[in-house]
Amino acid sequence: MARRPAAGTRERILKVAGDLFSRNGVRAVGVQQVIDESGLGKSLLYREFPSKDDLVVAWLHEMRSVWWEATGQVIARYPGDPARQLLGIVEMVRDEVSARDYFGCVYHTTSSEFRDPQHPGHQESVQHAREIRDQLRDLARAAGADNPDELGDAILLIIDGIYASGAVLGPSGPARVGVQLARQLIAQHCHQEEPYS
Amino acid sequence: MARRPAAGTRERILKVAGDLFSRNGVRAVGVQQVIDESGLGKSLLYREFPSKDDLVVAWLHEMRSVWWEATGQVIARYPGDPARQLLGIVEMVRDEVSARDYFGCVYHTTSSEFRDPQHPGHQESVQHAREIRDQLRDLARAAGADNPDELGDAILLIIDGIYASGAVLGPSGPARVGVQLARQLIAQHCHQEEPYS
DNA sequence: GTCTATAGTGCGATAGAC
DNA sequence: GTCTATCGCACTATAGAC
Repeated sequence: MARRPAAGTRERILKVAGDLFSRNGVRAVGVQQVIDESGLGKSLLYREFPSKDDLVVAWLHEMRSVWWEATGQVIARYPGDPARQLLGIVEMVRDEVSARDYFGCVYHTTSSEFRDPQHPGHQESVQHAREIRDQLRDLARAAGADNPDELGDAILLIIDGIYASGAVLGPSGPARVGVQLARQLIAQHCHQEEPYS
Repeated sequence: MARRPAAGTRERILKVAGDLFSRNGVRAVGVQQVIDESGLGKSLLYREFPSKDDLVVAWLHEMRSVWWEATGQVIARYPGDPARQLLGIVEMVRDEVSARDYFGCVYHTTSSEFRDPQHPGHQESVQHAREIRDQLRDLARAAGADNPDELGDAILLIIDGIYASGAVLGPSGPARVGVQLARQLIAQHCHQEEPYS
């Protein structure tokens, strides 16, 4: 009888590759390294992911769903309060950047590593950014902001700033003022007398 | 007697390499490509820059002096008005990101391409970021801000956001709200009744 | 395992200033 | 012609994709 494919092979590869990509950047990681650390054979990896690009795209796609999962939890924490949800997302980003295993926003770094707009890794990154932009604008609208597009974009600007600054100077750099900035902005745009503390 | 060394060789190499690095990222550019596009020989390049890392560091160093040059000009445009100088720097960044040849902040992208804190390209990037942070905090202090460190950091957060967001979604993305955000913040921290228009 | 690419080395050929 | 800066190419070693 033939041996059955082990379950979870794909997930295992993706986890190992994702950790390496996140930590070191995509171009700095060789396929051989993924093979070594996953303890699997080369043929198995190439059966699951025909090329390194496929591996990159699968990883980015997974990170994208992690974003929606995480922001979904934040949103659920403040039901019916989109202004607070908006702030909660910024707090979540601050916490990400403060974590020991933060090495830079995956979408910023990957789109900068692959600048060709046709590259699937680049497209995936831009698509993710567009979706987040819409998400924040929608929340700002739901929060009754005077100008929801302005507020949503300002929040995304702050988020991008926290990610970028945090990658270079760490969480105690300029990234630390992001949440306070967002709080003020939200209060101002949504006419809240007492901003969340 | 003998042939004279051609003048400006080093500058020529640096210009070609810098353009390629800026546009495509460092890891995506091979030394051979620099040689081809500069029209020089390999031996000459390796005489001026013993390794690719040396080339990268020289380029980053040059970009660093470009920052001080450019911000110096902005500051000179508003003598005795540090609050306006601060805003002018943000406007300058917005203009950089809006230029056709903007491909991402050199310090964000290079430090993410070389994450090893010991790597000279990484160190150069972090050093540059620290210096800018001090520069902005100093300006905020000179502008009489209530809390100059907070204001300086907030401005740097916005700058980093403009750079990062601009690289992914272009100047018409969230980057476009950066200047307005900075204007409000400066006015608020410096008790200006009428912010600069 | 195979094929390609890349960093870096070394040397003979050539081009140009005197 | 002499002398040298520089080119162009061949070469090694290593790493990477597949």
